[in-house]
Amino acid sequence: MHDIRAVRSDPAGFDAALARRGLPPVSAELLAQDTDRRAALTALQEKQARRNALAREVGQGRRSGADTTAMEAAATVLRDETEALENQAARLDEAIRRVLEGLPNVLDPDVPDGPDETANVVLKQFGEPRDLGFQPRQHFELGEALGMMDFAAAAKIAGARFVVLRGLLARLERALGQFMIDLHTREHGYTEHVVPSLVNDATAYGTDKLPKFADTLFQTTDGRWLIPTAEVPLTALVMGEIVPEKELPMRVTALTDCFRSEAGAAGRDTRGMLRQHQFRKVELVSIVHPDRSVEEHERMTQCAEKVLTLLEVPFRRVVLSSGDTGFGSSKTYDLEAWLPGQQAWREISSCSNCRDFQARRMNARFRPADGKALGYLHTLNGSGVALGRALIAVMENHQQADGSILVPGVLWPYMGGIERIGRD
RNA sequence: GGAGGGGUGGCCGAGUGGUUUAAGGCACUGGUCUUGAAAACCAGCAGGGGCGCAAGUCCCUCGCGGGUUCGAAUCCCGCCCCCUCCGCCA
Repeated sequence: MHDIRAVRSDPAGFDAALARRGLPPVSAELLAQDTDRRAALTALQEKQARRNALAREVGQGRRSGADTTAMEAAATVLRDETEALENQAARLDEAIRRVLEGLPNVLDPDVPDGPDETANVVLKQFGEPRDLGFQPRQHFELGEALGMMDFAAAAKIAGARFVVLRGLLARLERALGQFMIDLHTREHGYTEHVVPSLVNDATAYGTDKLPKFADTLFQTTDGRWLIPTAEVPLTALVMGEIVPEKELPMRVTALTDCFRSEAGAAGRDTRGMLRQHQFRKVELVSIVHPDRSVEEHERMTQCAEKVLTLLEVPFRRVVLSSGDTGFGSSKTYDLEAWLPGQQAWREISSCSNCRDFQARRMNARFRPADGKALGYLHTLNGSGVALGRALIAVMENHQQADGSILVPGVLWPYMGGIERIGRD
């Protein structure tokens, strides 16, 4: 959500920022409405002041026994006029808000311009895809051959885009989650949380999922929303709060189920468990002082990278182009893991700096230590990382010629010492 | 789900139609005093917005939204949340 004052102080710059997102200019129209709104407000407040004064006089008059009939009649007229101006101001306010809340975040200067994901820029590669010495198989081939990954059962129970994991693959997914949570809490300073998987409108709005992306979410019959990521409840922890500066940065994490309707992804990644309606994910959220979000973005991304490094999965860091950067983000790094079965780099983590975009929507502020005016917090979120996709990456990168999978050493403690997943 | 009670500033708490511009206290900040500290005393201390170069001034907000009234923290209606008891339940 943008501040109308940002439009007022630099209309050309505001429109230029929109142009990077491929959007038409809006500042002229917004400023006209803003001028009208403020004129209405000024007129309204003048009438309110007179109404208040008159009401006070009536009160004094009544107590002293004077006849207040004429004053009361005047006050009634004033009240009706006030009401009309109130409606006018509210209408204009609403119109401006509707436009502003539909506009995406301003992009960081570092973000490369381009129409879509083809313009993303690979910044760094970690590890090399290994020559396995045989024809690598895709995760679902491996999983189904092991009898531990069952899409037919999931389809029967729930429908397409779900999976049933069984036995050691189920345990491997659980191990991945435990490992990641432990890593981020013990070594990266994040505090573990258990949070609601259903959230209300205000929470979904504050994290910029509503009103624009309602069709990508599942809604419950009582009007709540299933979270598409723990970013939503974790970030909303500061909704409406004024956080003392000394409590910053706040670093919070949670392992949750995530639910996505995947509307608009029909036909994409239909095989396997790459794109599901439900998956689990360890999410990292940082709430920081506005001066600190750029460095926190780097730090958070490194926390996610550490996971893949320890899992011995080759990956690369990509900065998303202007056309691929999400609505609420000013800059996003994706981590793409190498999938030998697909012979492709696929997104496994996404770390975004939302700056004050979400904080404005949810009115999340901090109180500066020096006693100066309140400011909006900066919020960042990143996957640290998605369990389903991590499972895929581990399976495909550590597969053996006989279809078994070697468990990365870092997971052995979480697997009860099991080092290899095979049919036997 | 049913019955009852409640929601006032960072916290406690007064306030059932008009000097309440929300009393008082605690906490916090600054000052006086003191060798220093404590105590005492003095002062400050919510958020948002309009107008204004500024000083300042006015408006809105007592969980949220409507309504009654010249005037609402206070009365009425709806909703949300918390507490107690009952019912159901992992």
